[in-house]
Amino acid sequence: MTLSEEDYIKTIYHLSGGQEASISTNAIADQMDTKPSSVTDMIKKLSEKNMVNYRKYKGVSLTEKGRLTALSIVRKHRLWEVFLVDKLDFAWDEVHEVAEQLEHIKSDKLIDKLDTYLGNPRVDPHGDPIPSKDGEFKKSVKKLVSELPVGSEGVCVGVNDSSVAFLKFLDKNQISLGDTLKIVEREDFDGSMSILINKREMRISDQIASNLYLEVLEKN
Amino acid sequence: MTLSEEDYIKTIYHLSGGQEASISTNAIADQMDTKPSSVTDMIKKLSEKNMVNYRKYKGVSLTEKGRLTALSIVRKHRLWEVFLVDKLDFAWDEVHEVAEQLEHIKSDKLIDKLDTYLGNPRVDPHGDPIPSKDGEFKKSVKKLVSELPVGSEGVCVGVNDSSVAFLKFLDKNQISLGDTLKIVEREDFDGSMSILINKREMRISDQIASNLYLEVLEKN
DNA sequence: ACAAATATTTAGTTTTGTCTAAATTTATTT
DNA sequence: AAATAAATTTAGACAAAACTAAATATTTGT
Ligand SMILES: [Mn+2]
Ligand SMILES: [Mn+2]
Ligand SMILES: [Mn+2]
Ligand SMILES: [Mn+2]
Repeated sequence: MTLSEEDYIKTIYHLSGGQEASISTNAIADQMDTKPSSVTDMIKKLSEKNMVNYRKYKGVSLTEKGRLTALSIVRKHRLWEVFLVDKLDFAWDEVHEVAEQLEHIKSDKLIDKLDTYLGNPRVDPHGDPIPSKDGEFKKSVKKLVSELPVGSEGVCVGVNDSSVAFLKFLDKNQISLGDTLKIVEREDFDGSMSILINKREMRISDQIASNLYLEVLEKN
Repeated sequence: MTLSEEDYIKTIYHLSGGQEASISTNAIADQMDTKPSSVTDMIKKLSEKNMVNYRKYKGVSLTEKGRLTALSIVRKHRLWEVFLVDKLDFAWDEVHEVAEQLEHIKSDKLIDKLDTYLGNPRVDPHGDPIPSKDGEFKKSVKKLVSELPVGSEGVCVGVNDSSVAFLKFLDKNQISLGDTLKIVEREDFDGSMSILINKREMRISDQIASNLYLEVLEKN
């Protein structure tokens, strides 16, 4: 697989959203900032290689082979993102570009060793799941902290209330997007809860909990 | 710079051996496993970009711009090699291929952070010097341990006597190629010396010292 | 000094991945 | 059910990086 082929496969995977959806030529072209005619050319090549199912004018979908290829690239991308944030101290929102390059490095041994070195992480710095070597992974969903049961663990990925007051509160309490949050206990009376944020324990009100989004793995 | 241009620049740099030498088309073609005609094509392009000085039939040499470009690639290559050995636990002789890929990743921030993370190493796992960000570095030389003054530090890179007996001795005493060795003290009487091998102290005879090669940085 | 050998460049193709413009198919309106 | 609009494919071209075969320059041996 060439670098360019890998990028197409990955784009088709992401546009499919986990489903076996049929993706249009124009959707791929838009996403990749290229022309529809270039997409058609590449699709034909990928079809030859049995990476996609293609019917003229009807769009493409990944074959099982294509899906596994996509997952291996996603796995590499997300492991490198973990490396950049955990080991090299990059901020969570500046790792994507570099990971786009690193994901194309070819060496199974490298990825195995990187995975081990990082402690076999299940999610990347954005809370997205990291597929296993054989292409298995749990989907992740974005939910308000207030909607999740005790014991849930995930990554802070957004806010509902983007008022200055709320953002200042988060800042003062050292809660940043990209932080890992675990729900330790909830008080039924007022909905307040005790949480672990980056391994530090603190207590938050229901009002906070219902304005903070967490990316968590779905349980099977 | 494309990946291919970078590989040519790097090859010309290595063939020049630090000198301002004129490198022949065929030498580059041999080294890169390509055809002389392909080399000529690429040389013309690099000459357009002021990376090399080129006179038809007379060979090429790097310009200052080309030399700095080469050094930045060499820096990346060697830093990644340190990462692979020190952090990911690769053996010193299995890192080159992967580093050949990693050296082309484009991100100044990445290399700065990697350098810091690795503790600003001066040499790679093969004892070769790592150029600084602005292209400065000490040359390294390969010498027998017995030829070096007390205080010298370097990487074990080869043996003079490759008899089974000597290799077995090294193995039994846990001395491997790639290990870091420092000369602590020498006994004038018999030439025996006390050394630090991977931070472990031991004593070796002159016979051992005169059969083990060390790669050390030249002092300025 | 000159012929033979070797090195290097030129000319013409090929493959990959992209593009524009034109043709064709599919979807949407009236 | 046309007519029109939008999406998609085809045809032809181009740039990058490689190749083969042929032409030209340089070096070497006598
Ligand atoms: Mn990313
Ligand atoms: Mn991510
Ligand atoms: Mn190397
Ligand atoms: Mn090296």
